[in-house]
Amino acid sequence: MAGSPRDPPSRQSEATTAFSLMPELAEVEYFRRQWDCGLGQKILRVQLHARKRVFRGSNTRALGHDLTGSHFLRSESWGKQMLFEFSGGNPEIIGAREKIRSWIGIHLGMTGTLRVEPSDFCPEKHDHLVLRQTKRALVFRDARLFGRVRFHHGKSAPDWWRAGGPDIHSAAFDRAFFDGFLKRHARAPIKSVLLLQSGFAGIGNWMADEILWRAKIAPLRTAGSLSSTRRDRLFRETRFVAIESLRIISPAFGDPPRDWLIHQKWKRNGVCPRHRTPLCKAMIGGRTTVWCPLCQR
DNA sequence: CAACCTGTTCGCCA
DNA sequence: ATGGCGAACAGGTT
Repeated sequence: MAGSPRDPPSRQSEATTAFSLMPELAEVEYFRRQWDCGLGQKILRVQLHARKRVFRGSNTRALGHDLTGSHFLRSESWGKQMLFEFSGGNPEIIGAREKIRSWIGIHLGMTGTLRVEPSDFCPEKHDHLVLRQTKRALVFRDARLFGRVRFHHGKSAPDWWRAGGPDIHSAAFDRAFFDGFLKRHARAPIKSVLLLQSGFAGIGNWMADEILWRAKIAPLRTAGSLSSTRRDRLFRETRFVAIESLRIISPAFGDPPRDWLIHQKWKRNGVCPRHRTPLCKAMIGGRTTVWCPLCQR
């Protein structure tokens, strides 16, 4: 498991439990960068498992046709979404309109990964998309098929890109937006609201619990019940966890700091990192939620 | 071996 | 019309 070149680095908490990989904000950014070594290079061949669920709603024929012969130009991520841009591709299209581009959008779902393999790489069962270049293969793997690959061909980025809320680490994610979003979902548990990608782009299950623990807010409290003081804390800790995760995890899949809640979350008998109180566990918003009953109110 | 886990979408309901 | 919620999806892991 750990150490295989085709798996991302595995994390190991100080106990025996390795916690599973769930691509959230910083992990997505880490995976996006894995394909950077292929930037500027030509795509010689495209291999894909056209009937797999990850391609739902996408024209796989057009994807294969238009990416073949194109150059990988750039990529960006937004929340848990990634966008990869390629030059027009097939010669006849380039000749017609040189500004036409091809784009693929990738969402990693729960088990998706992006990685690079040598040029003699042979795709396995779960390697649903492989972009072959002269010196390497860019690979998308997803065992559970909750991920998604979208395709777009045109002069500008597709409509489905940037359809959601602002980046948490951007100026657009301000108190006015934050307060408005909480007000709009006033009757839902705050844990559920933190998982809504239209307001908290990139926040997933572990980040949401980490944020609530730091802000000392119980996950079942409704968004509308939070005082201005509590919203201050929540806003600040949301930004802190997002920015710190990006700083620590994205470059090399680093471990979050030892005193973060996530290290306790997957243990059978996890305790609050502040005062070692046993943590509570429950299903909130359809997700396993862990919190400290002492400091989170 | 069957239940479990998980992010997003979809349909239903208030 | 809008938002909250549970089911469905898939398959490796327990």
